[in-house]
Amino acid sequence: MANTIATLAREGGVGVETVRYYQRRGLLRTPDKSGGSALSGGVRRYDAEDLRRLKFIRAAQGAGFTLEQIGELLALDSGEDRARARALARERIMALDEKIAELRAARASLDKLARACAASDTGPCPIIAAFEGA
Amino acid sequence: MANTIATLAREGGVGVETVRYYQRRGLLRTPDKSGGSALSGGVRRYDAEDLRRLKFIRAAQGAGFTLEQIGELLALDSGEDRARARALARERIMALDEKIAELRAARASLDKLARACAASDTGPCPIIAAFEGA
DNA sequence: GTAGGGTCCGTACCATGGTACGGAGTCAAG
DNA sequence: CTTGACTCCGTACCATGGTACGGACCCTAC
Repeated sequence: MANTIATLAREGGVGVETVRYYQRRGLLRTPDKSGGSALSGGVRRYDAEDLRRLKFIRAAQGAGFTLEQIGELLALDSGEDRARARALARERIMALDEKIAELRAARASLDKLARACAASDTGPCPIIAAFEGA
Repeated sequence: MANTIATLAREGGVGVETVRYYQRRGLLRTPDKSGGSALSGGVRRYDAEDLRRLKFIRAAQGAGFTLEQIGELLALDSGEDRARARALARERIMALDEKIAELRAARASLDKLARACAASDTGPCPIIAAFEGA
């Protein structure tokens, strides 16, 4: 019984190769092979805990953590170090704020240019011109 | 006279290797070599127009365009196709809006978790727990 | 005329997060 | 007991935007 890698991947919403990639990155364990005759091994089986970890990875990715940071979060998992978890979260929030501000600024200037470009059909295109003078 | 690649790079705020990379990408021209004796060529020299284009690239990058999109913008440069420039700008604005919304959502949920984690020191860490259940 | 620094060019490598390939082994159903 | 699907594993490759290396060449100043 228990799931093979394809089942785990499907239930986690990723491809088989992605699961294997996470294993190489140390984010998921590589369970022992079951079946087979001692020498030639069988197939690796995965359980609910593996799926839980896989979903954890996807959820944390959704919050913008890198795989490396997720590795640290996983190490914290079932751990007591709430202060460290909070620090990682705060760190991530600040990085997000920075990135959001950056994108908003880019959006605003681009929007201004697009409006100017749409408003007049004479002279050089303001969008191009803006980059020229920068 | 005229600048060598190192001068161009410095004035454009990038490294020499980056200029060469942009040339390989077709974003900057590779001027003919001057000096040298016909067979063995000399050194490439860059002018104000090259610097202008380099600065254009950096400015457009700041607005979040990829190098491929910048290539298209450069092709539009000195061109008449304002409609295309506007389309590219609008496209970019929509992509920025999407990304901003995504990051804001991540930020909000992470902030909520961090507050919950800070508010109580008992039970499992809410940050970890949230990813668990996702 | 020679020492040094800069340039040229191909090529390889970096991080990030995967995706693809191919051959051998294994497993389950018919 | 064979066939077809799946697994295992190493390795190579993808995009993106560069960065680094090394030998040969060139150019300038002393």
